Amino acid sequence: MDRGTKRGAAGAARPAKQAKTAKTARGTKQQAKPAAKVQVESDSEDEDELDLVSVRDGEDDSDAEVEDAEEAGDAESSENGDSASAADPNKKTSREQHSEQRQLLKERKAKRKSGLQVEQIKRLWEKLRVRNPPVAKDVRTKLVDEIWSLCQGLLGDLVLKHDASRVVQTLVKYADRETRDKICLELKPFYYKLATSAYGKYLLIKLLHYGSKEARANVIKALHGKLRKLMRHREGAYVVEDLFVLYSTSAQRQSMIREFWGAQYAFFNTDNTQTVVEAAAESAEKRKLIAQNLFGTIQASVEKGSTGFQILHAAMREYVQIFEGDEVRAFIELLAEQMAELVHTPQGADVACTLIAKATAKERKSILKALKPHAEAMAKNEHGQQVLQVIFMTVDDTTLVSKTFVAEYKDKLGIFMTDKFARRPFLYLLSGLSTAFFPPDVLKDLRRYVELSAETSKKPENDRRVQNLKPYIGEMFSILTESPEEMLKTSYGAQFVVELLLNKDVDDVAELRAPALDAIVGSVAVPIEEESLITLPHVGRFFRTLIQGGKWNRDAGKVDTVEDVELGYSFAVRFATAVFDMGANSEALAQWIASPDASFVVVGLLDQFKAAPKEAPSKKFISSIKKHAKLIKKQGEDNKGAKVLAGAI
DNA sequence: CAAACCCCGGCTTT
DNA sequence: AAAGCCGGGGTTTGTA
Repeated sequence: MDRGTKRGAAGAARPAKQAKTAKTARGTKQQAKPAAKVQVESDSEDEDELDLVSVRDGEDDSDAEVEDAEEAGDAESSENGDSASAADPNKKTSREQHSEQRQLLKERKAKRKSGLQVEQIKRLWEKLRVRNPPVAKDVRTKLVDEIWSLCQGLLGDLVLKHDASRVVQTLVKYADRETRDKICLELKPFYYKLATSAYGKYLLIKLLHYGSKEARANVIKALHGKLRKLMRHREGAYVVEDLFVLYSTSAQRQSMIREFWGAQYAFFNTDNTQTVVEAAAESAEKRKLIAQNLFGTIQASVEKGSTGFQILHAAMREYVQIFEGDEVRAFIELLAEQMAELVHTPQGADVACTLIAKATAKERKSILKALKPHAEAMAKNEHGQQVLQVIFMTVDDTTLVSKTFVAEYKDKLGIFMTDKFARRPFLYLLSGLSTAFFPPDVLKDLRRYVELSAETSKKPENDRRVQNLKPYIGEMFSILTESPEEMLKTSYGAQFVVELLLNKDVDDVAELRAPALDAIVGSVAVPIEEESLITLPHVGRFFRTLIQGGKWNRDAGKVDTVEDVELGYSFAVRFATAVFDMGANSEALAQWIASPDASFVVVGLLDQFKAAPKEAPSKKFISSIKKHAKLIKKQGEDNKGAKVLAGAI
C-alpha cells in the first residue's frame, strides 16, 4: 500500500524513461526505488511515454531517424516539401517523395530477419494494446493467440529491440499461464542478455512480475554467477535490485549476497547456510578475500550513485560484520557523506548504526553533518529512528549532537511525541532503555552498538543521555501545557507524557511541572454535558498512574513511586479539586463512578485519600464518595472499578 | 508483564 | 486476479 503510493508518485514525477533511471540511481534521497519497478506498475504511462521517444526498429541510428520522419506522417510533410522544392523545383512532389521513401523502408524492413512477421506482429499488437476503450476479453485472447503463434521461435530476435520488446511485454501481461511458461522457456537462454539490454530489462522485469515461481527461479539461475558484473552494469543493476527486493525468497537473497563474497562462493558446492562471519573465521586469507570482494562491489556501486539500493545495504551489512582495522576507516570514509541514503531500510539502518558506533570523533562529525538535512525524515522513519537513538547513545560530543539536531527538531517535538517511531529516541532520552518501549530484540541490537562503540565512546551513558535530553525537555513541557488534549488523545502521546512527568533528570524544568499538571487536569475537567477525554481507556490509565504517583510494578506488586514530581497525593488533591471540587460537585463524581473507564480513576483517588486520613482534603473526598455508596453497589459486572470501590469504602 | 486482541502482509486456493 | 487463510508483530488491556 505504502510502497504503491510512493512508487506511483515517483513515477509521475519522472517524465522520461532515461530520466527515471538516472534519477533513481542518484537517489531521491528518502526512497530510492529502482526505476524498473515503476515500469511494471504503471504500464500505460510507460507505453504512452515511449511513443514520444524515437521509435526505432533498426540496428543503427540513421535508420531509426528515417523511420521517425516517416512515421511522423503528414504533420511535417509541408515543411519537408517546401525545403525540397526550394532546393530543386524539378524534383518530385512531397507526396511522391514520401511514398517512395515508404516503399524503400518497407523493402528494407522486409529484408531484415523475420521482417515481415515483425510487421504483422506489430500491427496485431497495436490492436491489443489499446486501453481506451479496453479490448474485449475474447478479442484479447484471440489476439494474444495470434501474436504468440507468430512470435514463436522468434522471441530471441524480438526481445532486444525497442518496440518489439514491448510487444512481448504486452503479450506476457495478457497471456495465460501456459503461454507465459512457454515464453519463459523460449527466452531462457536470453535472460542475461535481457538484463543488460536497455529495452530488454523491462521485459525481464515483466517476466518476473507475471511469471511463475519456477520462472523466477530460472531467472535467478541464469544470472547466477554474473551478479557482481551486473551490479556494475547500467541496466543490470536495476534488474538485480528488483529481483532482490521484490521477487526473491529470503534463501535466494542470501545466495545472491553470497555471490558478492567472491566467485568461489557463487556456486552451490559450498555450504550455503554459512554466515559471512563463519566464512571469514575459517582463515585470515578467506576473511581478507571476502572483505575485498564485498568492498569492491559496494564501492563501485556507491561511486556509481546506487547507494540507495537495498541489495547493496544487505551486502554492506555483511561487510560491517567482518571488516577490521583500516578497512573500517576506509568504509566510513566511503559512506559518511551518503549516510542519509542508508537510514531508511532495515539493513541500511543497521549499517549506519554500526558505523556511527565505530566511528571516531572526527568521522562522527562528518556523518552528522551529512544527516542534518534529513534529520526530520530520519526521526520519523521506522528504521531511521533507531539511527538517531544510536547517535544519542554513542556520540560523546553531545554539544555537536545538539547543534546538529535541536534546530531541526524543536518545532517538531509536538508531532514526534505522538509519532509511532519518532517518539522512541526521545523516550530513550527521558527514561533510558525501558523494556516497556523496547522489545528484547531491539534492546539486544542497541546493546550491541554500544559495545561496538567502546573504542571511541568514553562518556558514561547516562551523562550522554541527560545532556542530550536537556535541550528538548523544556519545549516538551511547553507543548504539553499548551495543548494537553493533543498529547493525551492518542495512547502514544499519553505514554510519552507519563515519561515526561516522571523524569527527574533535569532540574531547570521543576517550575514547568505545576502549570503542565494544571493544564492536564483542566483537559478532563469539562462541564457534565460534554464528553470528557477520560472516556478514552488510555486516558483513564494515564490518570491512574499519575494519581498513584508512579507506574505499577508487577513483580514488586506495588507502585514504583517517584518522589518530588508533584504526583501521587498532591496530584490527587489537584485533580479532585479541579474536577469534582473535592466531591462537592456530586453530579460529576457520580458520572465518573458510573463509567467503566473513569471509575478506576476514582479508585486511585480514594486510595490516595485513605492513605492520608488526617488531611482535610481526604476527609472531604471520602465523605462525599460515601454518599454514593448506593450508586457504587448497583454498577454492573462490566464496571470493574466500581466493584473495587465497593470493597474499599 | 503477560494474555488477549487486532491488523497486516504473504501465501494458497479457486 | 480476487478471496480467504495463516502467522507474526504490535497494541491494548487487565485493575494488582
